Amino acid sequence: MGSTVSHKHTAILDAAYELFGSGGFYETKMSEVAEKAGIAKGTVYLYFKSKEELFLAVTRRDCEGFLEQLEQKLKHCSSLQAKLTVIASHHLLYYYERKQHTKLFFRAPNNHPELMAFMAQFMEEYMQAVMKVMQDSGAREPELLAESYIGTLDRLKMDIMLRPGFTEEDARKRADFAAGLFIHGALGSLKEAQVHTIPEEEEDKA
Amino acid sequence: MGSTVSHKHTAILDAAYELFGSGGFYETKMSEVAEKAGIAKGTVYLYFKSKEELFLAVTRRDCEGFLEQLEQKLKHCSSLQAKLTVIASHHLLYYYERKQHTKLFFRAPNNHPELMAFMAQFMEEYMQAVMKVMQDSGAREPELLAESYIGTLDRLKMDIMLRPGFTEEDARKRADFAAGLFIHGALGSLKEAQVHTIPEEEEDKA
Amino acid sequence: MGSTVSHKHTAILDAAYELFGSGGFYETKMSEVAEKAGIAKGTVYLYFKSKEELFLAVTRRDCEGFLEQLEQKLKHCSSLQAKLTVIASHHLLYYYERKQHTKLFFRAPNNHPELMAFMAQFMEEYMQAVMKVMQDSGAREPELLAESYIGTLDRLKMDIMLRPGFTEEDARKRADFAAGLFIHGALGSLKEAQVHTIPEEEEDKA
Amino acid sequence: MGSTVSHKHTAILDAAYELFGSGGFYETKMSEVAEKAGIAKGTVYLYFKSKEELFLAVTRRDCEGFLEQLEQKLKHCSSLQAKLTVIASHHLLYYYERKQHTKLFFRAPNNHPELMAFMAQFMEEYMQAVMKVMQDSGAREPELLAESYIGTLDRLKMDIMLRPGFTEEDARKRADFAAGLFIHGALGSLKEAQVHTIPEEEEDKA
DNA sequence: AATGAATGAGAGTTCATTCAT
DNA sequence: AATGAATGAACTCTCATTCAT
Repeated sequence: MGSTVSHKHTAILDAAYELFGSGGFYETKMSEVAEKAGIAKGTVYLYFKSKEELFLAVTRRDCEGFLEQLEQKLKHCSSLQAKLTVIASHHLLYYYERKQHTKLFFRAPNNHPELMAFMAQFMEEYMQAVMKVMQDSGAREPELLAESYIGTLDRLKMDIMLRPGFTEEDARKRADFAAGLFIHGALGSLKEAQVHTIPEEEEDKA
Repeated sequence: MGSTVSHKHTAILDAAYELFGSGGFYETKMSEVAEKAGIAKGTVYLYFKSKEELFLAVTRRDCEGFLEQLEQKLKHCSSLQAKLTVIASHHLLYYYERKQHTKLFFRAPNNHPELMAFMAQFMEEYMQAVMKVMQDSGAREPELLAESYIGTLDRLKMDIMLRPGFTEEDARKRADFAAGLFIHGALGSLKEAQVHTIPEEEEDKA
Repeated sequence: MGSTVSHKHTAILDAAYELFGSGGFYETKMSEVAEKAGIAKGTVYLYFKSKEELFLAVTRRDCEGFLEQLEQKLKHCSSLQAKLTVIASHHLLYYYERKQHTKLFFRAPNNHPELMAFMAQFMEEYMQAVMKVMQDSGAREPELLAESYIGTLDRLKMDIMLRPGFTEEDARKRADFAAGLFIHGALGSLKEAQVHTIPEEEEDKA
Repeated sequence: MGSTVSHKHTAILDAAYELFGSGGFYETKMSEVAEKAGIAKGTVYLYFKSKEELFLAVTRRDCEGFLEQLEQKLKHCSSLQAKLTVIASHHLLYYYERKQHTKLFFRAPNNHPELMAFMAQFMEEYMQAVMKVMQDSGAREPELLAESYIGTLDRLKMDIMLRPGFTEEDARKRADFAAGLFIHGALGSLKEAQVHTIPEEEEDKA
């Protein structure tokens, strides 16, 4: 019976995950969740008190492993380069693995305090983890660096959702790219001279 | 009379801007928009055909000057550093100037084709503008660089909305930071050795 | 000025006639009436107190001449045949002449007492006029005869509205047909035997 | 359960029948239908997709048996007189039996294609059935005859709805009257001479 | 535990009518 | 007299939630 409960619980979360993920909170109806989960409408309420609660549970489950897994992976590497690559890979591949489920990202309701608190806390913890990596390397502005890096990863992640033919290889390539860019800057892919000189004065440019 | 019409039109857009911006599309009621604009419910519909139309108009006005202004500013600088700083300042200050209006970013409906098309096109054009800057400097991966930079700026922008005491100076500082980080990488604020060596083996660390 | 007022008054009635006539009471908007009359929305209310009043006025004008003209025409004929033909022609041609204006017949609101009273009275008077013709000819059931005749004419009238190619000649033909049918019965167009006998050699059927 | 569903379905149809019938489509509110049916507003929409659908369903149920029953009854009689009496009785008694439900006739919306198509088809089929009776008797103008007869019956039917004390006997009497009038014409109740001669000693009138 | 019929508050929208100009 | 921007009551319909079975 416990397994039955658990099974339904999971089925609802899975269904909600897919629907909230692709349609957002407001576009998703509880009746659709029930239908996709293969149960009756009323049954959803035996497992989740309200639509908001369900959304929160879905979000929780989605974020749940994210930070622990990240911490685990970070333990095994020591150089900044390695750590940043681990963060980038984790961020991108985590969503790559869920891309069948989550085509569009969540659009959450604004008026559910518990949910907003959870999201804020999740972001805070993620930020702290990335900041710590920066701090360990002696960075002067660890917070801004962490924000910047997460921003870059979030944007690169978008392609996973928007481009149909996106492969795991593409995700890995982006992860490496992000880490490289972050450490070495655009200089890595540019000739140094071009950064500071004015194009008009250049003569070696094609 | 023209100014009267214009006045109401603007009042509605302003009210909607604030409410959609802070509450999102679904949390905002047309009656609230009317109330905040100081007019009757029905009047809103004299100026905007539907809630979706209003949302689109708000979004349009918000995006309107952004790209043209950016192009203008980019004309006046030639080095990559200067261009990236211009982009970052523009991105951050544009939202800084609007921060009274937009507390949270838009949460748009998923099912309004015209709106989605507009948003997609806006993003595309912004991307193209940033990509061109990268290409002009001979970058090998202009698209990924552009995405990364925009991602960084978007994330840094969040603080404008979330932190009450955020100042224009903070915005400028972040803009410079973003450009510097992007060009020189985290190396600019780190000791080179820390990037590639493994902490365990280090001994010069304090 | 009187002529100006009169002109607008008429223009509104004409516009309302056409719109109420083709779209019905509820499907017609006051703004449409104003637009078709070439005036502003508010102006309609200078001439007619409400939508119901306007509808009543339109109906009144439409019915107005009907009965007087009928009485006039009836004066000039004495035989029942002539009178019935006059009634039928009048009924059908009256609507034929207005067919450009009235594609569909009125769908009036049910809750306007004055309108309902007017309609009832009009019908009553029309009935009385037709009944009198029947009585004058010594009919035993003048009321039922009058009702029947008017019913026949109303139905035949429908074709005027529904058939695009309906001509005045068709209207006249139907008028003659109706009068003939009413007086002589279907016998006029049937072989007498067929009325009471069974078409195919029957004779024992009740 | 099937009977419960059926019960609500019927209750809604009954309520709508009465309200649409007496008030027309536009005067009737869905909330009134719900209230009269003894259920909640939302429940109506579990059984009927929209107000138009409900109206169509009411109309359909009202027309449903009409034609089949008529065909059945027509099979059992062979003379024109018998057939016409059957048609008239059917027409009048059908509405007599429903008179508790339908005080006034329907006023349908003009813009619901499915409804208009249904009504047109119903009328067409009824016309065909009556025309066939005329044709079988060798009538030269079966269509006009059919129209005329139906028009007569429709008008006589009105009394059922308008007169409170109308009895089934009255309906039967009118049915016989209509059939008789249709076959024999007004001659049946008039002295032949009165048809063509002037009641009061006239002879010179055309 | 599971159902799904029933609920009803609340949303977007329309449009007859008013009234300041 | 004429305007048309503004109003707001009133409508249809949705959907999260409940509860008798």
